[in-house]
Amino acid sequence: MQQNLFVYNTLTRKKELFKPINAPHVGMYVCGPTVYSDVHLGNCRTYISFDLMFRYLTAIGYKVRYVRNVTDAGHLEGDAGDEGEDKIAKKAKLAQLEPMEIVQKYTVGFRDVMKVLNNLPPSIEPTATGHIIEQIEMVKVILEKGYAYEVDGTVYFDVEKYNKTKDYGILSGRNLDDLLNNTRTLGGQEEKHGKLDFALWIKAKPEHLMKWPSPWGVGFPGWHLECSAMSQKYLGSHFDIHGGGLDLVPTHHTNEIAQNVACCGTNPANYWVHTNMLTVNGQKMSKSLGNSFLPHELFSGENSILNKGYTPMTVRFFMLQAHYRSTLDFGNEAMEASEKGFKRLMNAFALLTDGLKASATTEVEIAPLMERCYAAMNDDFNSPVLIAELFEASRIINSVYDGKLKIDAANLEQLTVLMNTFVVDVLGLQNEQAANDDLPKVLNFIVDLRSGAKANKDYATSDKIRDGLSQIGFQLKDSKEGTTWSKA
RNA sequence: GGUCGGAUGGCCGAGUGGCUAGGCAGAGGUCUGCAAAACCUUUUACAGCGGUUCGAAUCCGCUUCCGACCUCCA
Repeated sequence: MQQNLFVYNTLTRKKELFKPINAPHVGMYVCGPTVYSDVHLGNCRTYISFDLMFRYLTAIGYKVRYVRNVTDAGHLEGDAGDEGEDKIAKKAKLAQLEPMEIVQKYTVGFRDVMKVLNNLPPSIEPTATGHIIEQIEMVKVILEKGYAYEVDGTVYFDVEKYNKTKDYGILSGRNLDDLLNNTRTLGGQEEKHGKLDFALWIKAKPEHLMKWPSPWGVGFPGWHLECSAMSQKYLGSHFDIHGGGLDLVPTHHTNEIAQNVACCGTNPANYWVHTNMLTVNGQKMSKSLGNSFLPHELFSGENSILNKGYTPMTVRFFMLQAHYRSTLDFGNEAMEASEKGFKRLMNAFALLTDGLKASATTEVEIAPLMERCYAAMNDDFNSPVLIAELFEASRIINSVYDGKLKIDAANLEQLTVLMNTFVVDVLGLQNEQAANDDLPKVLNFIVDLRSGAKANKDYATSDKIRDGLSQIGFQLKDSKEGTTWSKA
């Protein structure tokens, strides 16, 4: 925990030294998915980015409570007025299913994808439907403090009143006049006092499936409310990090801050962290644009955009090769480059794990490399620079393995610590070898047969074995010490 | 239209006043029966035009192009 970590804060638009409110404890809240359809790859990028932060904070000694919600109610379809319809309820009607069936299906799907991408589970994963009471209580407080008003069973947040004493645009950097002048006029908003006002609680129509009783009648919570209520419940009214996708800044997080300030008098988080978008041909990947594709399509290659499938770890590595605040453009060429790079890194790691020979003397010092790895991550979680350093480590490992470089036991030990810390713990990368215990024995036997053929200069046979294994997906490497194999 | 952000070599992608980012691809070499892998060497760059500076990809201004948000979105 002796690291000086700098984090880019959207509030100040600067990198700031990270100082937890109550070290070594860190509270981190990340806006999770709305579970009304499959997560797409862009969503995955965001959660991989926050997983990286969670892992690094933990690796440098912090005790992190990582809260990531699942929004299973209240998320509006269409505009923010009462014309909107609950996304989950809408899908349920179409599919002739109970809303909670939809929620269950996509929650399970989301968790499965998170797991294959090797994202650690958050400490707490609260749901909106599980916190209706907390949300109603928050609406009551905001009403009491005078920042909200009720119209016919729906409660709205009064943005213009709030902005008289507070700064509504503190996060987005926009001032209220600009917002008022540039907001498009939408229908169905007659009952709102101001056009920026948003719903805290929404009156349910009779046919609405997901609804709860409240002091204002039967209804359901507004979209932004659950994050305010749940972050407060599990992290307190003032915690360290609040994160989400960059597209949440102007509306969701702006409203969230307003709700918390109105309710508790304080901006809930010291550091607001936002991840950038995944693009396809330069355009944001999104459900509404129709250019999104699903994780399993990427893994299997079953999408017209894709030349082939890529393993989950290749996808993770691809995303970590870009900084979280840059847009990342998806492409087949880039994916293939990452696939090969990832393999190179993991091959070196495997050589290290299998055991390298230590010498009495050393020609390399690992300590400076270790420092550079920490420095990269301390600079706002700069994983691409970290990965560049890990390729330097790989070069050292390969050279030692080839007998071209000497390393002593102390430095070898440090190199092992470095690779384990950064590849496994921080980046969350893991080998994807087929988990079949018999396979290595069979392969070793075949390799042995081939070595016999080679010794007899029966190259026709030895090449046939090598080419055959290559087609199945195993690569043979001949060297003076003998032949080794690896999964291609 | 308003607000904000971006433009880096064949591709992806770091960097931010002077020192090689890195990966993939390309070229040459070492090794090998031949390969592959690995190692060594190496080509291609900072959108355009001005300005500040001893020195700018990096700072400032303008131009062009692209994107995000303003409406549900990670």
